[in-house]
Amino acid sequence: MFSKSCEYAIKAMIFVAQKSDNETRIGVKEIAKGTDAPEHFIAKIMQDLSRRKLIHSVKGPNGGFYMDKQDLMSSIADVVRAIDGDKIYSDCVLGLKACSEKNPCPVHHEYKEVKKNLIKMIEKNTIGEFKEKLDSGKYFLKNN
Amino acid sequence: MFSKSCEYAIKAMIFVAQKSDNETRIGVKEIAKGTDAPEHFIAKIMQDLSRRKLIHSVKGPNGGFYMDKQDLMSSIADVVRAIDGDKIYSDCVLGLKACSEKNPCPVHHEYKEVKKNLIKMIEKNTIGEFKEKLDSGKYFLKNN
DNA sequence: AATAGAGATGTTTTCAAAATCCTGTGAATA
DNA sequence: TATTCACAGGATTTTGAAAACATCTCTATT
Repeated sequence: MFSKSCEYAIKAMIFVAQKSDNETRIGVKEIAKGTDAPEHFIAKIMQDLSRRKLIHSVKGPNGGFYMDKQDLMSSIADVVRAIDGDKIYSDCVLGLKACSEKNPCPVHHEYKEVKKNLIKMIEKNTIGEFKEKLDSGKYFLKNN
Repeated sequence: MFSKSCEYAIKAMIFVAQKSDNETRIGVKEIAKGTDAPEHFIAKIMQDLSRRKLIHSVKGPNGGFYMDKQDLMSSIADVVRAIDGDKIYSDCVLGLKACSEKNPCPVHHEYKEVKKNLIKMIEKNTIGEFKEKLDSGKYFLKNN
């Protein structure tokens, strides 16, 4: 569905949202631990997210990543687009390059409905909302 | 979404369904051409499908693959399970191994609905139905 | 100005999926 | 019964994403 990078990106966004409440910055090491991601790998992803303006970063001592009110309003879809591009929106389930509305593969129209659902779900939910879910204690990000 | 192998498998099933009308057997080469797949690779996939009883095969001269009435009733889901296992049914969108109904990740419940849709779609449609779509001339399998 | 913490960036290594290769086995036909 | 056609299936190579590594740059603090 999403690439590994993208999975990490989503997890990291939610993690930072949850931890960076009072202007606190979160370092790469902590993010890596909190999301069960390899440190160097997540570092790269954080840089991507920062470059794409989905998250703020501060260099130097006491630096790290944090999210402001605006950042919290990013949707999962924003993160997916930043990392995976719009593959999700355009790709054919059977991997056919020529598949389109005008030249549909046999499953095209069936899949369109599924895709519509998927997109609605990732567009609708904001990172801030997921942060609140985590805060409630009923949801988890850890791998074990 | 699906693995490359699985994409080929679905295409191959639909292709053979369409071509093997009158007890005609379809050879690996023809399947490879018809689905834009590497010959040796699709050969292996066909063997998997045959072993899983989703398709019939005949060795020797004038041999090849074909589908009977029963085979035409296989769903896309049957093919997916044969090749990719039940990853689609069980995997977490965020790749969390521990994610479950009791220990949900923040997007678990949202995604569940999308997944339900996807599964309904691949369970509902049979290979035979896709064959008919192709026969109508309004749908295509080719890559260009 | 020096230092040290922390992100940014580029390169290399690792590993699993994908693709290829090669040999084996069964069936049909002459 | 010998030969050839075509699937079966193991072994091997290739490829590309993921992970690890090393280096550079920036900024706060003293």
